[in-house]
Amino acid sequence: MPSPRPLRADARRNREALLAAAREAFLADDDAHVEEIARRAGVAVGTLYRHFDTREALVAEVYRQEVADLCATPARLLAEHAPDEALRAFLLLLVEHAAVSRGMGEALESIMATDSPVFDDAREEMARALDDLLAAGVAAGLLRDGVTGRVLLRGLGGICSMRANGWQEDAIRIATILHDGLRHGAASAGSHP
Amino acid sequence: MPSPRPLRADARRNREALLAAAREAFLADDDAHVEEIARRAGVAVGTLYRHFDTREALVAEVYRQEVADLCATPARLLAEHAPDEALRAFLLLLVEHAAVSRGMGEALESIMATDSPVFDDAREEMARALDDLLAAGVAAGLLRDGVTGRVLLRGLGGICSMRANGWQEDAIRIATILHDGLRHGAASAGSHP
DNA sequence: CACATATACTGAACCGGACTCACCTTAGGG
DNA sequence: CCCTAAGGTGAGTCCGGTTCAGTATATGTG
Repeated sequence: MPSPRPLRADARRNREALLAAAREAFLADDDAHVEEIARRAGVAVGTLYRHFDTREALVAEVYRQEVADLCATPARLLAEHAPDEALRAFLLLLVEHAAVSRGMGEALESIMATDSPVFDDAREEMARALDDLLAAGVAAGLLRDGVTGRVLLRGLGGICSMRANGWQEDAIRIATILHDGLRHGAASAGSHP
Repeated sequence: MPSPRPLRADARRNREALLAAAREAFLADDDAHVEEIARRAGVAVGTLYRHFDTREALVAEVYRQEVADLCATPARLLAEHAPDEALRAFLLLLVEHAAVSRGMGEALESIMATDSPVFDDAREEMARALDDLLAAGVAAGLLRDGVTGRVLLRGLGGICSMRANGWQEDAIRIATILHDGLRHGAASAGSHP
């Protein structure tokens, strides 16, 4: 039941306008108030709320595609690199994406460090992608065992939520440390917790 | 000029009451609204704001002592353990403290992952403490070089800001990974970035 | 084409929570 | 005692997200 009724023409138009306005507002990280987004879309707040249950839902929707792409990346990286290199690349990719816009950072943080049900799907998909990455690394004896995608997801949450002054540089450094930590104690070296 | 004028008796009493009420409210993590704290202290909001510029300042003050103790810990740990063990212990200690109360988590996060000027002192003190810890580890060839206290501070911010469901267990795991990451690539093993 | 009505839009109002300020109270020195 | 500056009060403001009664219109139908 994906289409109980196919959306009236004006409704579809407004929905698009809202998503576009939101995307734009989230990129230019002028504070993106709900009112402001509605105004930019040439629409009243009420309309925004007809289409999206909550501000958070709007964020989720705006970044849905991008997040989906992100979730598909590990598989692609695994096809081309050793699992540990794939992991490193993925971590840096996340930092980069978080840097692109405040909105994307918000989205990633909500996926990673909260329980907000709006992001349940994204969270699960992301955890699965990470699990694959980790499993491949473990199988190859390159990464330690016993770390779930969920744990790693939450570890990354910290990185994505950073907004302080020189955060990006620091985030990269931290991603590196996490990466090294996961390699440390790989099967070839022994030492399970 | 620490005491331009020594605070009137009732003022001092109220200040104490506010700190006590705040401490209590932050521990029982019932949402600790400013109004609620004032009420518990038997005082009006205005009075709260006479003593503390902002809610954040109140948080900072409540945890000032605790944070100071925390900042003193690395030195103590270094006196008793090898630097890498000291680091591990400190990371776990932080998780533990963040777990004690939402307020302490808030405080730690503000110290670590924001630029809020209210926490400038704490931040600097904490960074210095971490620098000592790191320097000792580097000198002993147990920890990698090139990581500043500030970077580590921010990495920990992620841990402290986690509030999702099974966060504590995950936080411990992540702390472990960070710890291993810092050991990996120590001087004895080479590999500077 | 008229019109019925489900669907959609509007925006003023509401709500929660941090913060302010014009006015009142009182501690405590002289 | 009493004067007055330090201190306290709490209704009110501000800010953002969210709601809902009232109004407009797209579209299927006769």
